[in-house]
Amino acid sequence: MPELPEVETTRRHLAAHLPGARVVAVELLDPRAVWRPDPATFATRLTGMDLGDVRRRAKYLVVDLRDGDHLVVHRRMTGNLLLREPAAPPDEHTVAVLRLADGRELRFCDLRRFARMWLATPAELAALDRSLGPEPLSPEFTAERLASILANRRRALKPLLLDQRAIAGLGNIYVDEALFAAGLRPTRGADTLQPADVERLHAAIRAVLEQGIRNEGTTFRDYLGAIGQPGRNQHMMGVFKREGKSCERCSAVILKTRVAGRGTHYCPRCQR
DNA sequence: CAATCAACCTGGGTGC
DNA sequence: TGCACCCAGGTTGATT
Repeated sequence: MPELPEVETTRRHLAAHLPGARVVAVELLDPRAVWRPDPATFATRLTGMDLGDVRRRAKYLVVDLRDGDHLVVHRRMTGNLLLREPAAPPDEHTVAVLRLADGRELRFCDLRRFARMWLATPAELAALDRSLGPEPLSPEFTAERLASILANRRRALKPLLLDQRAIAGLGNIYVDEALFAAGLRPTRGADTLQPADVERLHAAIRAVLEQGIRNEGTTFRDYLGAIGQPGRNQHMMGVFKREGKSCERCSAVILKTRVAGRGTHYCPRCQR
């Protein structure tokens, strides 16, 4: 689920309501939700901790801690972070709970149990940052930068755009949508794009991500924002999950294939 | 360097 | 109804 727009939607809510809160208890209903250190140490170190700014890098959510370290969360496929008021009814698939001093709870819920949270030192966070490509909504992500990422790569566009080392934050939904918006076939070799193609792809990547944020994310099944709200972006899809339906732009039938092991949707007429 | 696949998990949908 | 099977928004590591 959570690609850049979904993590950013959650971040914005948490950034407005979490800083200054103090953790008074950590409940690990499923200890697999903690990557490192070990679950018991994780709980001990977070208990009594004051929470600071909430930031995002790619699909990672980062909560700064008073002691200078960071709580990092990656939600993988179905993870959600819910900030609940005191005495709120239970949430399904809760794997961990941070109980806050004012009675609120930050709940980590995850149907498939792939999601992880962990503690990171500033050096570890810096290493994570270095392992990731540019933020597609940052000023440094220019069309020229995208051109250099695509240059001399014989890889198909789809797996390249999904590669977090190349560009960070895109996932299966937004890659399919960006390629549709740019009129480019997912199997097109990255090094075959003309300058005008690169310009269109650059604009399309930013546009689909910004639209996703505006609509508070895409919810097909499991994604929920920090107060449990589903997104609205699923109604804006050009191709994703629209196989068999007609293209809004040219009326051709949308196809679904498999590219790089991922379900891939595209319009055979307007994507070349 | 690139492509493929298995693994990690649970649950929903489909076809028999 | 039951059951086998396929699929799913992500990432990592082994293999070819």
